[in-house]
Amino acid sequence: MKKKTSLKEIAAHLGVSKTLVSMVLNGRGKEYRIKEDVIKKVEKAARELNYQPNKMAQSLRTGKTKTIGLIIADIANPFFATLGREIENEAAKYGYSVMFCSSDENPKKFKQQIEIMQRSMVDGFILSAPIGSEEQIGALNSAQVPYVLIDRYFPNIPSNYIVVDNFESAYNATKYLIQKGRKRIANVTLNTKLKAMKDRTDGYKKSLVDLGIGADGSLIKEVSFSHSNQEIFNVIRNLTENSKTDPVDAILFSSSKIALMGIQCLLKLGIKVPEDVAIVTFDNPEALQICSPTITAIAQPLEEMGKKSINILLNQINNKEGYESKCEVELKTEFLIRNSCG
Amino acid sequence: MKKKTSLKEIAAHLGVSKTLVSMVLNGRGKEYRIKEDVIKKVEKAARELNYQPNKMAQSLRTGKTKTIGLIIADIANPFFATLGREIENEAAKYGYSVMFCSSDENPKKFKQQIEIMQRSMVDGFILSAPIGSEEQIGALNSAQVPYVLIDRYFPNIPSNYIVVDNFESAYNATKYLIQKGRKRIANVTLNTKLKAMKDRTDGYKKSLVDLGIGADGSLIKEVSFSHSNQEIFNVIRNLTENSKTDPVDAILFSSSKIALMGIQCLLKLGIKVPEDVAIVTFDNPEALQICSPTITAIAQPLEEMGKKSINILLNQINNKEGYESKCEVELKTEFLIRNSCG
DNA sequence: CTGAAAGCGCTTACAG
DNA sequence: CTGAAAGCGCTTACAG
Repeated sequence: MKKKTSLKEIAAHLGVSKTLVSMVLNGRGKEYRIKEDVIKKVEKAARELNYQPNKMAQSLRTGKTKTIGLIIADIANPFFATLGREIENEAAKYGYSVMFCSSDENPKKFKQQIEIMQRSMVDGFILSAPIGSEEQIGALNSAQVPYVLIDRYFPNIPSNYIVVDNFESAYNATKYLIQKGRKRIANVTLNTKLKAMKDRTDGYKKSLVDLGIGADGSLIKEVSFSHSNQEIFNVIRNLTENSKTDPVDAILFSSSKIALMGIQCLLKLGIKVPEDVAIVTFDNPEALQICSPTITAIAQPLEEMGKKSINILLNQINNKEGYESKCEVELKTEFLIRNSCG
Repeated sequence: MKKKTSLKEIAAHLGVSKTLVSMVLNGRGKEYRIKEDVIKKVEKAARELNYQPNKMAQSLRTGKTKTIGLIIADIANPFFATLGREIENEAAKYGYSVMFCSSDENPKKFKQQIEIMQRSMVDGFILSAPIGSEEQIGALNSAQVPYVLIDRYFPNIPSNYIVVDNFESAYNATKYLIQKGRKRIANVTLNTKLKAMKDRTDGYKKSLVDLGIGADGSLIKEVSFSHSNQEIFNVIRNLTENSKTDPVDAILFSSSKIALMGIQCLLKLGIKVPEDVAIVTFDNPEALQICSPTITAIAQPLEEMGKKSINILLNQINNKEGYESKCEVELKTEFLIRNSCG
């Protein structure tokens, strides 16, 4: 790579000091009452030499990198990819760039990624923190590193966070299924202690109880995070084979990644949606609109989540809020009724 | 944010020089024949003080950031998201982090993003370059910045690039449709001069001619990059309404984003796949496997593309290859036969 | 075997 | 109105 032109070079070129050049190129020429023609001269030279300030040097000096670190479970997952895009857009508005890492819900990897990004001196983090990373998040607190949690949080650790009303959303979705006349409603979820997932299942259970149907533990199925097609297939078959004697007539999926695989399984098994089984899922990837039938979904407000997370983070970075007061944001989801529930 | 411990601090703490600490923490203690017990002592202190080297300072000194810049059209697009994940994984193996930007195929935005990343001193780029960015890519050449193009390239600009055999893939897909007995085969593509897209349409045309059906320009439909649902709907309706007199019995989509919307339109219009219209599309998002019928697809080798791009880029960065010899890689796609062609 | 010093490219008090 | 100097936190010749 060729060397880039530096402040020193353009100063030498013009016969003025680096100080002066730095001041005018930072737009503070007026403030320092540099002569108008000198300002012009410097700006012209910078343009001609295609001067690009070296951010490493700036950061080292100022302590700010204008970079934020985004760690999510998997950037290939449409939920996180779309959220990532919203975060990128909002960050760009304020001149921030974003580095990303996929932690695969692995707390060891997550910890390493935080450390790498800290060495890179990111100004703050947006984190989708996996189970097992509690200690790491606590460490961020003690070090007073600006961060905001997204999609999930730890009730025991004071944090800025942005989540959706998982309990309510699941509650209402289940209620909707019941009102559609469904009685044997299953919940397929991840075998994780993530509060978000637990809340969804709790909302589902509460709804069944409140509406007089009663929760049946055998209808709650957990699959592992790195679920295989086979694992999901077994779960779906199990639920629907039972159904010969005791029909499962609806499934609430707690994650669209599982739902997408589940729908494939239903197809393979020749089970009809919504005639045999009604379906509702969390998340709203595009795929849900092209199945037949289209799938009713609980959509998260990704744009709002992206914007809010950046705004809260930048407030922290710029220290407008103290480190004591935490922003705890719970957003509403949108229930998109399509054709999978009759 | 609290201040982190620096080399100086741990040197002072131990009563040795920064030089020494730097050497042992870079694992070069032996090389400099530092006494074993001193090495131990330094390492212990670093651990206890949770020392994290400041990358800004390292980079400023060494001129390397161990960061690469990834600019693609849109990280929310599953094709790029999955590719991004592969790139992230491969980069991590070599200790590189990745910054990403979505250019939306906008050359102005693309240029700005390159400049921002250059200021951040990324060691190199992986770029999905939009039409109109030729000059920018040329500038990278003259500045001898390491980069590799991905998904598309400019025939007139010598570059490292990784693409797939778009012409062949479209040729064979079209041939497949013809062999399935289809005669009126449409191609829905993007209205862009991107070589990748042109090649796909050219392969489609050549196939029709070679197999004696002949290409019919009126069956090639272009939609804008920022296509609306309405625009695609009109295109699909147009193709299928014509079909009453002169039936379109197959569609080759040049991009899965369009295909996904197109499939929704076919559904709305009550057109049966594959009875009325057979479908093949480029790209292979998960969604294609959950429609009924499942959609036959031309899958790109994303993992290989990710790995190769990093490997070529790192070779450039480490100067193993001169800047003169370019790596021009064309990978094969995989034709995944599913149920959308009868 | 270890340390003092220079320098990467900036910004920012401080001085005049 | 402008400049000389210090310093951000490292690494790396150089010296002994």
